[in-house]
Amino acid sequence: MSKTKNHTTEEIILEAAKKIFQKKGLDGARMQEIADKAGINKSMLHYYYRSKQMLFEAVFNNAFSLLAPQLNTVLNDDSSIEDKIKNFTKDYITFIIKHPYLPSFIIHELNRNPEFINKMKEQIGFPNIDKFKNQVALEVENGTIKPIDAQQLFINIMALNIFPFIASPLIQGIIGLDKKSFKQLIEDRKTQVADFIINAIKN
Amino acid sequence: MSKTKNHTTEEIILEAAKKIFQKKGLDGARMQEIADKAGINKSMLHYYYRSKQMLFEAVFNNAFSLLAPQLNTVLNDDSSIEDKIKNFTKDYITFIIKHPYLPSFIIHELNRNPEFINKMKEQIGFPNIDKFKNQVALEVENGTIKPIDAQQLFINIMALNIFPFIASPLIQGIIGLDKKSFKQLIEDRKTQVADFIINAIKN
DNA sequence: CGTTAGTTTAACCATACGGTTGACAAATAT
DNA sequence: ATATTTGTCAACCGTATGGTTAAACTAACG
Repeated sequence: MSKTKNHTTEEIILEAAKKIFQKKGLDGARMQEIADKAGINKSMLHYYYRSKQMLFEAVFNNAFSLLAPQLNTVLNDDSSIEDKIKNFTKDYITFIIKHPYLPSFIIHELNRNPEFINKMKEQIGFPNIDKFKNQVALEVENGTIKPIDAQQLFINIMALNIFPFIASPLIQGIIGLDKKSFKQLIEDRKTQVADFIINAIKN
Repeated sequence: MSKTKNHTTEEIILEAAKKIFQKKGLDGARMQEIADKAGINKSMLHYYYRSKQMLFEAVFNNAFSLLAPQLNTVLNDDSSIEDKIKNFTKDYITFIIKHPYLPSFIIHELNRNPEFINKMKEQIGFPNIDKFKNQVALEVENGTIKPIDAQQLFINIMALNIFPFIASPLIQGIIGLDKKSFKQLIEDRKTQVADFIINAIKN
């Protein structure tokens, strides 16, 4: 926060905290563990971030600001609904493969602390559904897609894309797949999910 | 486990533990808090369940044995795919309204402890996808539904039904709904989700 | 080369937490 | 009636945990 290069330590801490918090959650994470992962003394965590809660919030904001733009491609982009669905599905899955703990982290912590979302709303870039609502209404009117509520459609798009990552242990257990086959299944979804949604709504 | 009426205390503890664990997770829950909610001394928890871990596992098994039969209606029922989807969607949403913390609880703890699923697999009634696979293959062959992989279809059904409950704070934040409107939105899904899926796969 | 401001560490501290113990009451068996 | 087992509690224990402190180190600058 102060001068020139706050790189190094402060960022190393954030990076280590990200890994630990996203894997173990606020409650499961230990300050000592974060310090160890960062290869520094525990006092440094407090020196740069004051408290566990504040360090956590830094991580959470950081994570949310990665996720939000992804959702905004569905909500605010200028392409047609069909293109949006195709692009989002492909991009989001690619994105999440790089950040596997991110969605379950955000969703779990939001469940434990629902008022968090209010703080997020203030920030610029927070996903807003208004434009998408208009677009759906328009495309329903001119007959490109079947009548559907924009909110429900948005939930469905999120659900089909995000859920498999959040529930992967459960899914792998039930379907009986090893890591590799599951990875392939997810890879297939890059196109399958889009087709599924488009079949569901196209006229 | 021992004699006749192990009601009262042992069950009171389980009930209290359920509430606390499902709301706060294994890491976030405190033994004292569970004891307080049960209105008894903390020693009783250890007297009946030995350790926090074991009490937690009792709660987890209990929760999972509620969820499993729900999933089995999709997998093992004798009705057509279309009927299964309609029934599951309606029943599952009704079910979850009664147990709102259940899906996020199971999914979060399974993420923190993926090997848990292996213990679950041993238990009778653990969901198995084999029958469903055959059924989908058959209905694809005779042309009732479009070609689709049974695994992907199963994931999609779960995703569309379960996700809205897991991610409800996020969804409510983005869509900008109060509790009441969100409840209505969920109510609408009892039929909308089934229609959506059937549109997507029906020939 | 001494001063100063920022950075890092080891040693501490207070408390919270899971778990144990021993005394005692209530129920059950003899 | 009395011994024995089972259930319940208050007090206690050892350790883990988030957080603090004071001293040492480093680098910039006069």
